[in-house]
Amino acid sequence: MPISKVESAALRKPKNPEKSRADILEAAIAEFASRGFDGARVDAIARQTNTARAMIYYYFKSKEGLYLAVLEDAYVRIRKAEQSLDLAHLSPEQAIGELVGFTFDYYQRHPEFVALVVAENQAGGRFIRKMRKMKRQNVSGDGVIGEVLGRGWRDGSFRSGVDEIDVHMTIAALGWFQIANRHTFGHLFHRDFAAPATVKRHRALIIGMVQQFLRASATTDRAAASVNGRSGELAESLPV
Amino acid sequence: MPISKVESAALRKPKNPEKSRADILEAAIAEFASRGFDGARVDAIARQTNTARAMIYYYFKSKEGLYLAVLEDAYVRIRKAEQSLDLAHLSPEQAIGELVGFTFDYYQRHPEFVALVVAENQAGGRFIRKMRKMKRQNVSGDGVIGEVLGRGWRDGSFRSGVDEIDVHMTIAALGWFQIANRHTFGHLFHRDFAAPATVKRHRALIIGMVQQFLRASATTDRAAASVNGRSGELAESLPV
Amino acid sequence: MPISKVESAALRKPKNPEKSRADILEAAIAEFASRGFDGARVDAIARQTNTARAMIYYYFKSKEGLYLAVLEDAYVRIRKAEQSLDLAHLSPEQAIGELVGFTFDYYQRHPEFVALVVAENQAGGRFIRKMRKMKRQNVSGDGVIGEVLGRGWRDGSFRSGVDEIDVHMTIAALGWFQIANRHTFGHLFHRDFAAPATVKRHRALIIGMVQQFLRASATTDRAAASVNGRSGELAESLPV
Amino acid sequence: MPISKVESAALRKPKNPEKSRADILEAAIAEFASRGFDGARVDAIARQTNTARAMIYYYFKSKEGLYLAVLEDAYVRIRKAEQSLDLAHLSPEQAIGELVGFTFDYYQRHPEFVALVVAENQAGGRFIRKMRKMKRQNVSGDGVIGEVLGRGWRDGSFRSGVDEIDVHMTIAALGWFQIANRHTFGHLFHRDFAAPATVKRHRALIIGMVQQFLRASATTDRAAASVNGRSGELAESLPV
DNA sequence: CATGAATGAGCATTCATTCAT
DNA sequence: AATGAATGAATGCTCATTCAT
Repeated sequence: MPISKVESAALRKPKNPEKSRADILEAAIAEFASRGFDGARVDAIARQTNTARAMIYYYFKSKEGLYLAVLEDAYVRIRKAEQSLDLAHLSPEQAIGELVGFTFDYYQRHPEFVALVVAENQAGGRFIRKMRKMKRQNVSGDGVIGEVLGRGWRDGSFRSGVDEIDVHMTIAALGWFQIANRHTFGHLFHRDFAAPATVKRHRALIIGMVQQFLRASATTDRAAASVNGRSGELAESLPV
Repeated sequence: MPISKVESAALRKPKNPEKSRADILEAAIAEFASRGFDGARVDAIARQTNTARAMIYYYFKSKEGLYLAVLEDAYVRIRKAEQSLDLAHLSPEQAIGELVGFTFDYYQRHPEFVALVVAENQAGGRFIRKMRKMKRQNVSGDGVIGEVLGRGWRDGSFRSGVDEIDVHMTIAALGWFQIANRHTFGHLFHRDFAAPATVKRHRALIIGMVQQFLRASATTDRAAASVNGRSGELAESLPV
Repeated sequence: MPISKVESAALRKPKNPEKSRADILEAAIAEFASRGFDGARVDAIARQTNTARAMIYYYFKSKEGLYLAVLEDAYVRIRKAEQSLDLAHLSPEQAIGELVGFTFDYYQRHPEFVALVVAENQAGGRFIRKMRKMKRQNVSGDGVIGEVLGRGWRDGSFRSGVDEIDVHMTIAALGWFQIANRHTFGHLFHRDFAAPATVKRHRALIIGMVQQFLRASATTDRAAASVNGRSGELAESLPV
Repeated sequence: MPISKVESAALRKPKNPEKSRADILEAAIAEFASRGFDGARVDAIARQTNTARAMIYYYFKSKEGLYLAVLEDAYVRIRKAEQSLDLAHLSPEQAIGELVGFTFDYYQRHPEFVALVVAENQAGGRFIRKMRKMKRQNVSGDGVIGEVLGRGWRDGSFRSGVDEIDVHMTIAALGWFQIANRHTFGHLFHRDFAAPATVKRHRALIIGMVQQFLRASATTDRAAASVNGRSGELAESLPV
C-alpha cells in the first residue's frame, strides 16, 4: 500500500541527516554555553531541535560526545575567523592594535565562545585533553603574534625581553574579563558592560595598553604614529 | 577510664554548632569552586564533613542557601585581605604596583575564589543579585585604587583621562586569566601556569604593564596634574 | 526457537504505552484510595506496576498529576455507571428507590471511590478545584434525581418544599457513612458493616427512609401537585 | 552562683508542664485534623507551641502517641458534651429530634472531630484499635438512643422493627456528610455548606427525616405534635 | 523540664541513556 | 534516519526521632 507508506513518511520529519546534526550542534552550543556541562540538559537540546533525544545519541554517542563536538567547533570557528586577518601591510604597532581589537571584538560578538571555554575550565579541562589534534594547530610557530612581534623587534619599534605567549595571554586576558565576569563585576560596580559607550572605551583602553607596553622605551622611541582605530573585524585571535 | 570516655564522647557527637557550620562551609567552598553550582553535590559536601546531609539544610536551608553563604564568605575574605594593604607610604607608582601584585597573588593563592566567581558568572549572576548588602560595601568611596590614582594625578606622575573602575578591571583581568583559563590555555600552549618561574615572570609582566600604562608620558601629561575625579564613580579594588 | 524469542520479548519490554498508562492508573487508584495523597508512595505504585518510577512522571508529570487523573477517572466511572440506570418506566417512588439502591450499591462495590473522595476532602478539595471541566458535567440540568422528583411532584406522589440537591445529599449521606466510617463506627459498636445480612438490612432501611420522607402525607400534599422546580438548581445524582 | 542559675532559669520558658502538654495537644488536634496522620508534621505542631520538637516526644513518646492522645481526647470531648443532654422530659419524637439536632450541631461546631475520625478511617482504624477502654463506653446499653426508642415503642409513637444502632448510624450519617464532604460536594454542586441559611435548612430537613421515619405508620399514627426546633446544644451525640 | 544539634531513612523528582519499532 | 517508550541511578530535600546539655 504505497499510500499509507507515503503517509507515514510524510508524518515523519523529512529532514536530511546533515541538517539534523547541524541543528543539534547549534542548539547544543547555546545550551552548553549558557549552562555549562553539568547544567546543560540533553532534553533541552532535543526539544529545541524538535527531534527525539535519541537522535543526539545517534549522532554524538553521548552528552560528552556532543559537548566535545561543540567545544571543537567553537575553536574551529575562531580559528577560521582569525585566518581572515591581514596584518602584513601594517606597521608592527598598527598590527598589534588590530590584533587586540579583533580579539576584543570576537569575544564581544561570540560570548558563547567565552562561555564554553569557561565551562571547559570549570570542568578542569578534562574534555579538551581528549582533543589531541587541536593542540598543535593553535600553538603553531606560524602564530600571527610571533610574526608581528618579530617585525617590531627587528625594526626597533618594540621592546625586547617579552615572551610571545605571555603577550598573547595578556591580550586575551584584557578582552576576556569583561565578558566572562560581566555579571559579578557589573553588579558590584554598577556597570553595564554591554553599553556601547563602555565597550568602545574599553576597546581603545585595551589596545592602547598593549601598544604602550610593547613600545620601545622613551629614549629609543621613534615617532609612534599609531593609528589604532580602524575598528574593523580583522586581526588574529587568541584561542583560550 | 577517663581517657577512653573522653575519646568516645569526642568521637561520637561533638555537638559543636559553630564548628559544624564552619566545616560545612569550608567543604562547600571546595565543592562549589571545583564543580560550580549545578555540578556540586550536597551529598559530597556532607560526606566530607562527616555529618548527615540534613545538617546542611539545618544550617543553610537549601543548596542555594549554602552556595550564597559560600559566595558571600568568599567576598568577605578577599575584602579582609585587602584591608591589610598599607599603601600610604608608597609613591603612586609603587602603590599601584603593590596593588597589582596583591591582586595577582590573591588569585594565585585562592583559586577557589576565582572558581567561585567564575561559577557565579556562569550562573548568570543570579545568586549575587540576592546579596544586596554587599554592593555598597564593595563600591565604597574609600576605594584603594581611587586613592592611589588620585595621588598620582595630583602629583603628575599618572596620566589623566582614565576611568578608575576601568583601571580596576584591567588589573583584575590581567591577574585573572591565568587562573581562570589555566586548563584550556595551558593545554593549548603547553604552558604550566603553576610553574614558579612562570608565575614570577607573569607577576612582573603585569605589574609593569599597568605601571607603564598609567605613567604620564614625559612630554605631555606630567604638567597636567588635574583632578580627574568623575566623582561618584569611585571603587574599591579587588572583588570581581 | 521462535517461542522462547517471543517469550523473552514479551517478558522484557512490552512497549505498550496504553497498557502502561492504564496499569499505573489502576495501581494509583488503589494506593491513593488506601493512603490518601500524602500517604501514597509513588514508589509503591511503580513497584506494583513493575515499571520504573520515571514512567509515572513520563505519563503523568507528577504525583499530583497522577492523583488528578485518578480523581477524574473515579468521577468518570461513577458517571458512566449511573448512565446505565433506566428509571423512566418506574413510578416516582420506585424510581427513587432504585436510585438510592444504586447509590448504596455503588459505594459498597467501589469503596475506593469513597476513599478517594474522602482523601480529596481531607486535602481541602484543593485538587478537585483544578478540574474545571468536570463541574458542569456533574451539575447538568438533566440530573436524574431532578427528573424523578419532578415526576413525583407532578403526579402528586411526592411532597413539595424540598430542594433537589438536598435530597441528593441525603441519599449520598445515607449510603456513604457505612463505607467511609466503617472502621471507627464498626469498632466502637462491634459491627461488621461488610456482613451480607447487615448490608442487606441497611440497603432496605435507607431506601425506605428516603421513600417515606418524599412520600406526600395522606392529608395535605397529595392535592398539591405543583411544579416545584426552582429551575437552575437541578442536579445529577451520584458524585460526591 | 545563684544569680546565674536564676538567670538561666529565667531564660528558659517558665511554663508549667501541664500547660505545655495541653498546648501541644491543642496544636496537634488542629494539625492532625487538617492534614491527617501522614500529612501532619511534628515540627508544625512544635512551632505552633513555641517549644522544641523534643518536648512532644517527652510528653507523648512518638507521633503516633500524640495522635492517639488526640483521637482519644476527641472522643472524650464529644462524650462529655452528650452527657449534658436531658431528654427525659420530652416526648419520644421531641427527644429524637433533639438528639438529631445535637448531633448535627456538634459536627458543625467541631469539624476537627469529623476530620479526625475521617483521618482515622483513612488509616484503616489501625490506631483506634489500640484504645481498648473506649469501646464499651461508647456502646453502653445506657445509650440515650436506646432509651428514647424504647419509650417510643412502648407508647406506640415509634414504628417497631428497626435496630437501635442502625438508627444511630442514620442520624450520624445525615449530619456527617455535609461536613466531611463539603469540599467535593460543595464544589460539584456549587453549594456553600457553611451558609447559615443552608445549615438551618439542612438541620430541619434531617430532623424531619428521622422523625418521619420513626413515626408509627399512618393508621396507628397519633397526633404527632412534634416541636423539633429548640435548636439548642443539648441532646445525645453519636461517636463515630 | 526544656532545648538545639544531630541523624538516617525515605521521598518526589530528574536525567542521561538504551531499546523496540 | 527517526521516534516514543522504558530504565536505573542519582539528587535535593524532608521528617520522625534521639542525644547531649
